[in-house]
Amino acid sequence: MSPKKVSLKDIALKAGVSAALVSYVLSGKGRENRVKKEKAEEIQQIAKNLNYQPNHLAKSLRSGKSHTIGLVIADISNPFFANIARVVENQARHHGYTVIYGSSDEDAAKSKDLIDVLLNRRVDGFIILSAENSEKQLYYLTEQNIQFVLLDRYFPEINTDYVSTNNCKASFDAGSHLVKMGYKRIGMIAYKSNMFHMLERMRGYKEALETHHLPGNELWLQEVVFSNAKTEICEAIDSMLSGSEPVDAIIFSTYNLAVNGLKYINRLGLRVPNDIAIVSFGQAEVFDLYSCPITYVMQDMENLGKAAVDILVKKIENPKEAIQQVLLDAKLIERESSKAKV
Amino acid sequence: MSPKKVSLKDIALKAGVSAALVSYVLSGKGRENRVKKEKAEEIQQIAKNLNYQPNHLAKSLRSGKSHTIGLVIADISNPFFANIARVVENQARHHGYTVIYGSSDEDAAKSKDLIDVLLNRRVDGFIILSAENSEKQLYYLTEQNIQFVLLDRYFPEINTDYVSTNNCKASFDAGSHLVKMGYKRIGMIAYKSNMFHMLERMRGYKEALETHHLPGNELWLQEVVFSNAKTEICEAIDSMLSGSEPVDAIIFSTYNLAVNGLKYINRLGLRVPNDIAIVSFGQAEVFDLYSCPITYVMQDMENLGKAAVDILVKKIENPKEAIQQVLLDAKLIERESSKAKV
DNA sequence: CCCTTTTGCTTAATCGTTTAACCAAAAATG
DNA sequence: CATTTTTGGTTAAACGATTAAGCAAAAGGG
Repeated sequence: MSPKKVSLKDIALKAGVSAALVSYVLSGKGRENRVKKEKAEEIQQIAKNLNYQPNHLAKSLRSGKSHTIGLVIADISNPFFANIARVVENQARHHGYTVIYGSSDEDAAKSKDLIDVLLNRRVDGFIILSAENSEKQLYYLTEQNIQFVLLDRYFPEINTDYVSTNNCKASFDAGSHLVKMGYKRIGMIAYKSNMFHMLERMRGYKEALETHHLPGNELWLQEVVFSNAKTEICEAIDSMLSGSEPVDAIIFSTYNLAVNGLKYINRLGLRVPNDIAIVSFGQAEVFDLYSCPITYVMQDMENLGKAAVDILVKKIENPKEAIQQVLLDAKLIERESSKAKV
Repeated sequence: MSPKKVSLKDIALKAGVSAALVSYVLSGKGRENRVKKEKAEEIQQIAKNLNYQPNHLAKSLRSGKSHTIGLVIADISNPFFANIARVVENQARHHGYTVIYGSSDEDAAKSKDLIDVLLNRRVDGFIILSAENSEKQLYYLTEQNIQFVLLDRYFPEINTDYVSTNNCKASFDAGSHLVKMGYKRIGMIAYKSNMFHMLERMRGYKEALETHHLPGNELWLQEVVFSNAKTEICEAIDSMLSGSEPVDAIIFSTYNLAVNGLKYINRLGLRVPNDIAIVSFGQAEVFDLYSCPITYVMQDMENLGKAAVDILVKKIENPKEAIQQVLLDAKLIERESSKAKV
């Protein structure tokens, strides 16, 4: 039914030459293979007329390189990740690579399946935004000598390429900013997780308090379970506000926590920043909807994505390339939600 | 360097049989090809031991089917589209298909490039969220006998498969709802576009006014240019509020318009819904951040994505399948921002 | 016992490219 | 003029899987 794609052979037939010659010409190797100029031009003309499109599958099969990158994303419905996906796809295209993606939905098992599928498709390498407890898959990839670059989330104990935000510093900056603005009882809501980026955010927060000689309080650092976040956030906020030392500022350590946390704060009728100051990790635009513009940690998505692709492509093209571990600084965008305490 | 993937031949060698036999066994065609049971089991065992992974490229080249879907998305950084992408990828995987995506960034030229790249990769078909003025590409695909399904946005003059929201009805419902709630001067902000989904949203709005015998006003329907939306939205809102008949309600016809519009409304110090009621197309969760929960048109992303994949896969597997044009109803989620006028 | 059928496999072509190796004819060299 | 070099190509194998066709040996039938 379909009109049969034109192949090298079709062009060869029409030009009265062998398929090999056509291949040489069209891959720009006419010169070094001593193809006559006129013949080369004729072949190129025919190729154009027939609208020849090389079959990438055949190319890949022959060359062992698919020029395809597998992108494993923890949760593409999270706008931060969606943006990363956009940047990655764009940058990959610049390098002549195509991206196959899949969402692991923060589930290690799903992530493994996904990686297997993509491996069968012979992707040349992976960019992985790891789900929790997915280290094993990385060891597997390493064993198999398959290139990958971790993006955003990484495991310090695995010595591999990664590109991430300096989360500790970002968190430290967020905390310090609040201190500078006069807040003294600063809390943080994080996910209960052993993922390094999350631990780093907590560490930065604690260090900020210590550095500025602020006494801590156990209740101020709340960890909620991902799968049950919506309800646990409310409880977390409740307990931060209870007791003799209620917080006067909260740092949300992810976009989702912020969205749900702010919803609850709305419901409680608290005013930001008068009743409580807010700083959040996450995505910018959305926070503009809040009655009071939210101070947030802006990650450099553009460069995170680009760096990951660049490193991966380099590694694919030369597997002996040295390991690169890149930490980009985030930028704190200061706005109304954390303005100087009165 | 890499440890050379195991192929059928490797298994054949180890089992002392021909590659063909291994192929028969592993593709479950042992029975009908009269392979001895013991031999079959032995081969399967060896395959497992060697951790054999079939080379999808070779399979595809041979069969002419890549089991890959090209997903062309107008703008993946828009959370609505990102979610669609998630659903599509998931559903495709269920059918044994993989998704290659690319963002066209609402640019017809980029979209064409993207389609070409994906065609070279021999995708079996496309799911396309069209950019404006990209009809030509669709004609091209039709000519080439390549299957595609339009998702979310479609062109009524092109007779092809599509899955979309009944935008006219959704818009009509939004308008009617505002009327019922006592609003009389209802405006809409839309993109200046000849995309059908946008025209439909405007049509639904107008019909709602007519049906309820409300006099219209030219100033109430504002169209802004996509590339210059941020500033034009402000002007649009200004002119809706100016004059002798300022609007008392606004329908935003997309997520982006709403985000930017609400920002401006905040800046103007207007209270929702007392000064102005709001209904928006777009994504749910985000609107919860607004001081007053926003009434919104909820599109059935899950079923939109699933239906598109199902139709496409069916078409790929049987190109003679009849054309399917699916319009799903949206649901109006009524909340504070449009509560009964006092 | 000879012929047919069944069993259990192998051979070889194919998908579309790439590329090393080869070859005949023309041109250059001594 | 005989030999070498250059020119302008062609052939064939390979990538890894599929599958129609073939083929020898064993089993069954009359």
